[in-house]
Amino acid sequence: MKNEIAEILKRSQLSVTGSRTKILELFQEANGALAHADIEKRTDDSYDRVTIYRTLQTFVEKGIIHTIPTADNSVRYALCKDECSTGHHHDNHVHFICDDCGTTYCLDNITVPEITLPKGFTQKRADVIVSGICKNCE
Amino acid sequence: MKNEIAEILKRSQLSVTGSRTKILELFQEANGALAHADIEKRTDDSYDRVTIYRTLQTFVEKGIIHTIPTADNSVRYALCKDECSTGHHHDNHVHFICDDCGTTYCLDNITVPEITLPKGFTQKRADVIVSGICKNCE
DNA sequence: AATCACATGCAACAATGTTGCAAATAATTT
DNA sequence: AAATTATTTGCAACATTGTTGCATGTGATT
Ligand SMILES: [Mn+2]
Ligand SMILES: [Mn+2]
Ligand SMILES: [Zn+2]
Ligand SMILES: [Zn+2]
Repeated sequence: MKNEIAEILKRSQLSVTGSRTKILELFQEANGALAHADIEKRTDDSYDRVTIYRTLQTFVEKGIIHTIPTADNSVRYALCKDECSTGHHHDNHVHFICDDCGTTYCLDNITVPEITLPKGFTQKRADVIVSGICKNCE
Repeated sequence: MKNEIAEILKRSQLSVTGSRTKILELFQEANGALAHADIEKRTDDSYDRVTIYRTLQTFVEKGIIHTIPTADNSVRYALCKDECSTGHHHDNHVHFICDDCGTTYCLDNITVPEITLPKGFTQKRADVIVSGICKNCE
């Protein structure tokens, strides 16, 4: 919904612009995570590379999307489901990356387990990335 | 030990060369993981950028080092402790990255927990990356 | 010592990401 | 509704990171 997207942007004190609306739309209709390159393709080069970089950065800062580390170190992004806000992310769910089709899933129902760290170490964030074959590729 | 390093290389059916020996040495004396840039610095530009890339690739393939995904998506490498071999890694331990000093630790004693995946998903690999403050920076 | 297989360095390129700045657009005020 | 202000965008230029082909050099094998 167009209005819903505008709401999200306003809530984060961002002005409602064409590129931001379009990119948020893409995330909402995507079933998995998106990389910078995916967005470039799906926007048909309507927006400058730099604008996409800056939009993604802004969205991460504002808690609208979160980054997903990957084994091959390519940056991916997905919508935050919980109530994330500026500087405070709460996306403590497991991520799954399919070795076959490359789709990155947010397994929102599977929370990352507690890890007991050695003495002297303090945890701030924890990421769990599982890779293998997804339900569509088996 | 120089001889030990030569042994590792021969066991992996790699010829013993200057760059490989030096880079393996660096990993052995490093307490944490190393990025490509770290190696470039510590070799004082004695070897070509490309050689370092190819050496790291080869070491990963042969099961001498393993990659570590990071939240900021910069590639890091660390020595494999277990008996990893060509195409078969068994480094199922947790990794810790210090937000302050940037050191990446292999927490060899902490194994990654079992994750129960949704129906249809098959696990091949799992990475756990914890970040926060390390024992030296607290 | 000669041969062979492999590793290296160089050059050239591709991909990815960053920065400064002027022009364009959105939000706010009058 | 028009003017003002604040923010966003596109462009150019640059930096960093990673890849490939090929000639040369070095290590391993005979
Ligand atoms: Mn997610
Ligand atoms: Mn490790
Ligand atoms: Zn798949
Ligand atoms: Zn530290």
